[in-house]
Amino acid sequence: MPEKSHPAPLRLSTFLPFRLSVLSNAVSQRIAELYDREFGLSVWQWRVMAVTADTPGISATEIGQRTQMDKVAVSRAVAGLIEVGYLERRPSTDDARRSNLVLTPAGTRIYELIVPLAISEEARLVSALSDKEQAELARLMVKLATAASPERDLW
Amino acid sequence: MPEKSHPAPLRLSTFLPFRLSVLSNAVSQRIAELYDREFGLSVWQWRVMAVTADTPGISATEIGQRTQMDKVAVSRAVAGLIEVGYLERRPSTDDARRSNLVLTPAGTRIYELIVPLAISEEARLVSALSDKEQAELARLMVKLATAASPERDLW
DNA sequence: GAGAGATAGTTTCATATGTAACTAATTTTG
DNA sequence: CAAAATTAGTTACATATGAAACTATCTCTC
Repeated sequence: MPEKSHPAPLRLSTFLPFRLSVLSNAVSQRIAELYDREFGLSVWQWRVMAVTADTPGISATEIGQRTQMDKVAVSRAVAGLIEVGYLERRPSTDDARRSNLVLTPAGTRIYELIVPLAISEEARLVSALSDKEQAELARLMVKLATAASPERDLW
Repeated sequence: MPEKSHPAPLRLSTFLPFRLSVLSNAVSQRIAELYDREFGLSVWQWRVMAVTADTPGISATEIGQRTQMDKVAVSRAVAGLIEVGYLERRPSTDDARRSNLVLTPAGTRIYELIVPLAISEEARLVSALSDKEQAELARLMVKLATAASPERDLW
């Protein structure tokens, strides 16, 4: 008689997508405590501030490309940051549809408070790995990212 | 005169929490297409099915522990799966508060359709890495997970 | 064995998020 | 250069999510 079929077993705890998701959440949570609990910022607001600090005068669309956020998420994060006075919208002279976004002095202050905390928390995390391991992890992540999203560069 | 302070720069694209998040999303998306687009399941429903297939008669609380979902998310995923007829609730004889959850025959069929697809998609992804690299990645992820969540085992 | 807590799971409510539709400005095309 | 198609960004709506309150059951303590 035919045997009962034996599908390949799938153990969630060793399944890469699951492990990546759980790890990513655990890591993000650590960092989120710094900007969320202390300064009331969402992940998206934090990301918007980071790229705006890096590239003052950036447009919303460009923020979306650099942070992997869609335009609605960018729009909302920007609106929230303007509301609390951390971001300023300057109309672009050459294209009336877009604005040039910059951090306000208040936004810059907050940002400069968060950055060293975020960096040191990241350092604490990766200090579990040797320098060589850190480099290897980065390399493997790039390979995976390319396999997962061949159509576009993720970073 | 004092120089303008130079905070450590933070480039989002090299910041581990950001990179992990983007990578995790890209990977999850690939797999999600299999169960979401084809079968209308959410990530949580898929996770609940996976652990229930692995451990028939499991309780909602235990599902939460194994999948890192909170009890509300488990409750909702279970309710949805019961609604579409993939999961069955059996009252526990020794504790009237909990139920023993099992996949229905229909649920098992769907699950057994998804598993090989998920596994082969995962295989396709990690095939970008050599066996040695895969093992190394797993090792590094465990180290990071421990650093990020020392209080509890993530997997 | 009668509270006082603890636990399993659900419901409620407020907020977050994604999709699609929309407005306004710009670029392209014939 | 006028109409058509694109692009930047916002708004509206429907659904998803998280926190807290809630119900029912169980366990512990005296």
